[in-house]
Amino acid sequence: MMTEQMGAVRTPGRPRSEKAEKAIIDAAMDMIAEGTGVAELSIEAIAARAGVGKTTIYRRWSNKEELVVDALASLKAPIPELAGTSVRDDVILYLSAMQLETHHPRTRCIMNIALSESERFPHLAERFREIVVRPRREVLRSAIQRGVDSGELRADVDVEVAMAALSGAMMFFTKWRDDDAELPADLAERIADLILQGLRP
Amino acid sequence: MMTEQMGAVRTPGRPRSEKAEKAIIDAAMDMIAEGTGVAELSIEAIAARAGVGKTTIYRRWSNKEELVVDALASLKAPIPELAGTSVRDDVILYLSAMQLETHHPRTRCIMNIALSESERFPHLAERFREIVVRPRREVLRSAIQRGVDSGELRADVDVEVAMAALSGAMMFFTKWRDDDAELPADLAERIADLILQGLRP
DNA sequence: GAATTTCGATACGATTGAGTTTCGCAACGC
DNA sequence: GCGTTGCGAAACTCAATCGTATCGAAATTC
Repeated sequence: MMTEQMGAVRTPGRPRSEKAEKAIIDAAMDMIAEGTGVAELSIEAIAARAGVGKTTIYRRWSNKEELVVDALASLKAPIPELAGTSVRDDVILYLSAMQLETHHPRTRCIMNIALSESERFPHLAERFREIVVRPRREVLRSAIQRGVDSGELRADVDVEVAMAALSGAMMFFTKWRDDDAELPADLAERIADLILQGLRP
Repeated sequence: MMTEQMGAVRTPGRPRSEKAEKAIIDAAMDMIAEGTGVAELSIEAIAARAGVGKTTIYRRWSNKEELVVDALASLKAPIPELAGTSVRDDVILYLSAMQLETHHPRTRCIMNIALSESERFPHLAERFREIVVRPRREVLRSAIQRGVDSGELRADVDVEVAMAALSGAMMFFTKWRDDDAELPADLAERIADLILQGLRP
């Protein structure tokens, strides 16, 4: 979006600073990661934190939402590679990665935004789903599908519901708990075993 | 909190208007239900909408968070009574009620707040969990426990994880979908059947 | 009826942030 | 070197909202 077209005509004048752009996006992401909601996020604060002038921001984005959308696009959270040796191993790896991510402040807080502010900032939520949710979901879906194909799971398994149960259970524990108790160390295994139990032939 | 002590001395002067108090709380809840976040919620807007003066608000609550906490306390969402005839029936009834609630704007938006702004407004989230989450959770837990006791479910069922899988799966569908597709009409049944399958003896 | 308190309304100063403009300097093509 | 564009910094106007104060009217106790 902000990247220069390769074959474009070189415009005269000083080129835009890549560094400034990166600093702006980083500052915005950091503030979100610290718990600042999109609504409280002020351009002035972002500029101050990034060490740039407000002009430099307004020259690139016409409003806050566009900036945050671009910031989201810079999120390149690693997606776990699932080995495919067994459905159980894959699912456990997937759930563990999911659990780990909730400790990462950026991912966690941005997940909050996607969850809660999706009605107020629909573009933003859509972008987040596209970048973060969908690819992960595909990884999990294909792991389950492999199990169905290999006969490790029953052929009539309701894949969509199984995915929801697995991911939802982990989300429930990491985001919806009413106490601050430590999560059990083998949480991923327990979730996987409980749900997969019903899916085997 | 705001209610008069029964045996208290009658103070002289004009008594506080119950109607105004209700109007204020209603206005706040409505705005939240419309998608206004706690941060954007302004006392002035609440006063205007409730048709009261700002003084009337400040006389009762010293800040926004206290107001919203009290507003939450007024949430008396009905908790489904589970008949106890079978675990499957109970779980389906519970999940259906959960699904229904996400269509209710108040419940849905307040759930958003509890989910997302819990780090910024911890009191508020705690209150929400106390009023909404915990009672429901107990209802579901006892339904599952009944199943374990009656032998309908295995004795070694991991009740906490089972609850998370059931609630989490429904939450996943109602709040985390990446498309606007209609939810299947028999969603509650499908979730219940998939998960309970693994829990039977 | 007098004292007291709340009511809604309005005005007030202070603060915050948006978005624009101006400034002097830096970086680039020609 | 010259024109052009981007840079950070600062000043500016404009609007929203905060929390407080003040007003006359209304409601209630004594």
